[in-house]
Amino acid sequence: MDVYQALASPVRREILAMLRDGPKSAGELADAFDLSKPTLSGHFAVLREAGLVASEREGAKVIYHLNLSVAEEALTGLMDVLRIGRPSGKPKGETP
Amino acid sequence: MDVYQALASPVRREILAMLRDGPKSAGELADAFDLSKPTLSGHFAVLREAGLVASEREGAKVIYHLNLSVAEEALTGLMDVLRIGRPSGKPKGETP
DNA sequence: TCGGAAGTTAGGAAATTTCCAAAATAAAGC
DNA sequence: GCTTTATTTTGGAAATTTCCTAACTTCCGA
Repeated sequence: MDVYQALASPVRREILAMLRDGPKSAGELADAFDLSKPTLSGHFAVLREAGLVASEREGAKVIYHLNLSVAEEALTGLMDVLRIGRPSGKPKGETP
Repeated sequence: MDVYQALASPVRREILAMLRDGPKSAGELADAFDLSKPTLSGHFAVLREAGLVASEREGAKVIYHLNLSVAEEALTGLMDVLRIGRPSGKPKGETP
């Protein structure tokens, strides 16, 4: 699943929004939704495949955290498509 | 179809990219893809429903053009989710 | 070592998306 | 009016997405 597809689901965008404030465990994230844990686990997998989040095992828990650089790249790609301003950050091989 | 879902398809993103350079007719756009015209017409409908493009009849042709303000709003929404910089433009009820 | 807590995997149903060919609509020109 | 050009609508097949329950794995503490 590519990054734009990953961003298309409201549930996954909400997960990302929750991770803005710092890493959270799978269960902590899952509790915020009215969906089963396997369903959420699936959404985590999509975000991980897209590179938008990374996970680490910490004891019995699995901690997810945002991967800002990939997220920023996706946004930059969309901005290029629409030719509107870039997010603050390094430009990428373009003559300004 | 919502705006993020509309942006999830590579075909539709390419259509938007083509429209950056100015309005184009349905046929002109369709010719750029290796897909049938009805398929492209479907993609146009999705983009129109999402508000990302608008269309006007001009004689026998239908001209599509980008709706930058809606596109910008979508981008801003994603930036809020990820808490990274905004595209240049008016802020939206936020204390800077 | 056994039991519980935290997550993921497996299997499958329902809904949505993506695409096409055929038919229908719209406008222009003869 | 009839034909041609431009585009959309219809109907349907194949693929993908979203969600669930049940079963499994992993880790920790008693």
